[in-house]
Amino acid sequence: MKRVRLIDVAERAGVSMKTVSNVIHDYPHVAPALRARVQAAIDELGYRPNLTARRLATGRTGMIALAIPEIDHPYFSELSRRIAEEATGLGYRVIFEQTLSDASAERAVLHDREAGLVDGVIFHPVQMGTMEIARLAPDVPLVLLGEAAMPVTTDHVMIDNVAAAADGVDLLLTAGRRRIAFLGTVRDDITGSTGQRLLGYQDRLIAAGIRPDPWLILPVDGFSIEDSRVALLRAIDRGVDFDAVLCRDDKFAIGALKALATAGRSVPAEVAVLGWDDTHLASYSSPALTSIAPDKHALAQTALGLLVERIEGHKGVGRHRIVPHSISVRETTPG
Amino acid sequence: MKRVRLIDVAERAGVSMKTVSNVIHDYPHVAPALRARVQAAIDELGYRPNLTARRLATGRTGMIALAIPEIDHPYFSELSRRIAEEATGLGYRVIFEQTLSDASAERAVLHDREAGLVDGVIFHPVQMGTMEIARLAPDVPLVLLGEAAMPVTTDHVMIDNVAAAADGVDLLLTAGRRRIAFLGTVRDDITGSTGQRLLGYQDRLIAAGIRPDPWLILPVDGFSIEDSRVALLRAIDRGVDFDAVLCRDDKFAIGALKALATAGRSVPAEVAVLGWDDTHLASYSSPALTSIAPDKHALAQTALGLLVERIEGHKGVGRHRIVPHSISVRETTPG
DNA sequence: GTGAAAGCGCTAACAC
DNA sequence: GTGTTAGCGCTTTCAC
Repeated sequence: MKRVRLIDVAERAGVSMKTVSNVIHDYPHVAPALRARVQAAIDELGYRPNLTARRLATGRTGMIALAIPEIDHPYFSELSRRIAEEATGLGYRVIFEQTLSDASAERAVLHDREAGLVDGVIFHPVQMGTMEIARLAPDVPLVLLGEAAMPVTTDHVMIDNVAAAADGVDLLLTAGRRRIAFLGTVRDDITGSTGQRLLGYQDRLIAAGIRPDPWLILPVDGFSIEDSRVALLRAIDRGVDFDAVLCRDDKFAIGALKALATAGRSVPAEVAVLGWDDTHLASYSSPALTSIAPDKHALAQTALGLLVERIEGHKGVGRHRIVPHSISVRETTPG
Repeated sequence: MKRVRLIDVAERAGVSMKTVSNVIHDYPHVAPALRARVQAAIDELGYRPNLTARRLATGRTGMIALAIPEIDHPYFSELSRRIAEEATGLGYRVIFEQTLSDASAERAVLHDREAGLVDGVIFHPVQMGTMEIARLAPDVPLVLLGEAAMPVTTDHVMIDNVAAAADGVDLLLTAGRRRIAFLGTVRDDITGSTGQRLLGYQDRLIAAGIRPDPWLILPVDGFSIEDSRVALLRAIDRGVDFDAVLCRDDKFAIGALKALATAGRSVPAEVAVLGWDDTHLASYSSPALTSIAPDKHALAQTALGLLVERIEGHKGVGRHRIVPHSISVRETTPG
């Protein structure tokens, strides 16, 4: 059974393609009787416009690509949801590109993968840096997320990681904690967001008159919960003395919670724990995690807003937007 | 700056479009010198084929739609990742359609949303039932996931929920538990997977000579962790006596864990807890959750396999596939 | 207000 | 081996 085409409807209704097209697009100046006749033909034939053909003709695909490291990472899945909802509201659909933090997959995103397929792309790079992205700048509108790369030429949205980390430290300081550990320097990841967070952490400590203790900066050998659990356990075994731990993300915080439970340290009485990203994990854990919360909604909205402006023809240098953050206080920090 | 087209490359290289096309598609019979010349032109001009145009010409979009209730639900995000990876391996890209369990959004999936846009769709319905889907059967290849609907006419993949629930009960029985509660009958959701799971639960109990106690079937007023926490707490307050709880999904199990912690019941010593879906939540919780594990990889692979067969022209009645399940034993069930 | 026809950029017969 | 050309299905001037 062949798909029914616009012309089939036109023949059935005894009109031209243009008229059918007018009806489909609710073009106002169509005689009511004609409109009804055409609509009847559409219904009888079960006609559905071929979106691919429409695209070729209009040059607008109505799709955007969202390229993120992993769909099933809580932060990215939550952000994706926001972006998908926002995109739907703006009349776009989103196609997912999972890079798995692989350099060549990331390059492919900017290279040929999306040619003529999408109107624009929102990309959260991990491997690719500022320089490389600037060089490969694609022919299609692009908005960058995250801290890994921020070429001046490209639109970019993020939270102020330095300030957010400082706010986290503040919260802990206010609660009377003085020996605040930072859990989460993964080797080779200092350039990205972790570096920014570490910076904010150190700044605020110094501002409070506390000299950052290098022993309190705890490296982790990977990105998993288990890695973070082991890292904190090892620190405890080494006798590192701390009364709070600011974690690079919620996963690390969950690992920290596990380690503290094993070590018999009570949370938050003996040790306060602060997560980052405010993912579902934070509310699901027990005790529920206090977490630094990027405004994901604002992130999605801002990114899409910039992208749509580009799609609609905005030219000019990259715009760099900072969206708000807050702290979702739950049970792992003292009341 | 206008996009460069195939014909631009052809002119630059002084050949016909066909030759350029041959080079792009690695058609073997092209004189090496010519090939080099064309390739040079492609590189110089930075030519990228317009995928939309290619689609119109070939009739193949190379995309599939994945329609699920929520991208950021752990089960669906993990399944999505598997499906996205599998699809990539097969040369398809995936576009996401989030239904939010909304009936009209679900109908739209089968209706006009995907016309000519994708080669096929994988759809996990929640609201739409067997009859309605059978009636709206779309013009595009379709594979259904989940238990909400399974029209004979449509391909369908799921796990054997009845058997999986029975296996879960078995595990608990073997551990010596006799008063096993079932947490998770949400009102109006009896028709879906919860109903199947409840069935398997009751069957196995009866087979073991235990009469299912209606008091042990605990209703929950929603789908959130908080709902499940409250539900279990309420049961405890009512004095319901149980030594194990089989939960409808991991989220409910997390809620149960919170309730048990509040009530001071130790897990698994006093109460064993069994989750369902084996999502990341299960390994992230403390204690780590034992969970019934659908083989998500097999689910993704099977669904995509069936879909691709349909796309490639397979006709005939719906095929209904059961994929394996297992139980990931962690800390919430006795050793 | 409605119709005819020229594209959109690429593919694939079919010639040469 | 390489070039010509007729579509793919829709949109959109531009006449009528």
